[in-house]
Amino acid sequence: MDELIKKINSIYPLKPHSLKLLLGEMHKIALPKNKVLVEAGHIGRSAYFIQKGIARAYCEGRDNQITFWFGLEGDFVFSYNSYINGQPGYESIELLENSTLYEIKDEALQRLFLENIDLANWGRKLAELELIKLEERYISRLFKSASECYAELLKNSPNLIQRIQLGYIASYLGVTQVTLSRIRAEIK
Amino acid sequence: MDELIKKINSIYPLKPHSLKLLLGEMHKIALPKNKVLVEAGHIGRSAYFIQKGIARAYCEGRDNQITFWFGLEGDFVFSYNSYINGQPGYESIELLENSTLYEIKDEALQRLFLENIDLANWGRKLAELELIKLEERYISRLFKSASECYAELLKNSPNLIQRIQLGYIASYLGVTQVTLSRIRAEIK
DNA sequence: GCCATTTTTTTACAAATGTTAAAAAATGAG
DNA sequence: CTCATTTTTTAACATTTGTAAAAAAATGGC
Repeated sequence: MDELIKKINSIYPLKPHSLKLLLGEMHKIALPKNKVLVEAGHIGRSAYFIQKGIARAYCEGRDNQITFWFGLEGDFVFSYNSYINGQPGYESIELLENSTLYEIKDEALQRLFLENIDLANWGRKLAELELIKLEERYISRLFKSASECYAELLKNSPNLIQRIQLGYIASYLGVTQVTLSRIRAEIK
Repeated sequence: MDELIKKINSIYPLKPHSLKLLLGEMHKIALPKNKVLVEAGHIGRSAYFIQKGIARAYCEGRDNQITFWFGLEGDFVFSYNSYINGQPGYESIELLENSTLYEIKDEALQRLFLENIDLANWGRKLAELELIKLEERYISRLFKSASECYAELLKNSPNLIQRIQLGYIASYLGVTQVTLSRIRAEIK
């Protein structure tokens, strides 16, 4: 609970009353490895906060899956397309470990945004911060080779590489698993 | 002015009073080709709406520039990093044509967000929609070859390719200009 | 601990992209 | 229109990455 509150306030500091409103809608749940939180083609009706565990978001290609996001402890999870447009998303999100999450129904969240200006600005800040993170990742990929991206990942999120199988990481980096193996062989 | 109002309301429909507050802070300006709206390393103090013209956002590499965004008529322009964190951004934004813009001071925008819940939700929606657009672009790049991305650009924004020099488009697609030339030669 | 299954690495060859340099085409100022 | 400059295309070769298949290593259930 403490981690959740700290995270919420780090996005945008909330007045105690607003924080209470938000926390009142968040419920702790435990879900097993491989559980699909959001399924492509369906509307995601909840957002989540990861207290313990890992999630990955991916899209189905013709003959492959492409992972484009990992969520770790302290991250929020939502199907952007569902969350934002209320439409079926193109991505699926699944848990890669047995996990503990806080869930909030999308409906409740949207209602809070319309009722409380403090929370509306919190929601704005949340989207803005996600936007920056994604933009940095996007630009980073334009500048750097797969090899440099891997080195960076190894430096910034070493536990991510230990906890997630390399096939997923390869597609996250935009290369095949064979190429990632070659990169790893070079570094050693 | 009409385009601006239409665009604003398409993001999130505002009450007349809120719309008036927002428009009251936006001022029409004409700026020449090559004008730098935002300079890397500086804090961007304004956001813009493009009524007529083109802008591009880019980062400086060691020995090259990488363009990662184009703005056309109807787009909003801001240095995310400045806009969101109030810190110097890593990107520059410049005009590629003589342009007509509406400018709003960042300071005014932030004040409106804190005062008016309608506008706070508008700002939230704006960030969310930008987030989705970027995510779609990000995923698209993971799935598609440079050749497919170019074909898509040609289909969705043909005037963009006519108005912008190919070197910028090549870096936007994440390839060298030589590769883009090869792609274009194949398609013909 | 053992075996079946999954994941990762390695290999050989094919395809795509980068690099450098030069030629061709387009643009813009006078 | 002409000339200098910029932009785009083409060429030859080097490097990187992909593909397919097999080997090696790791994992998980019993």
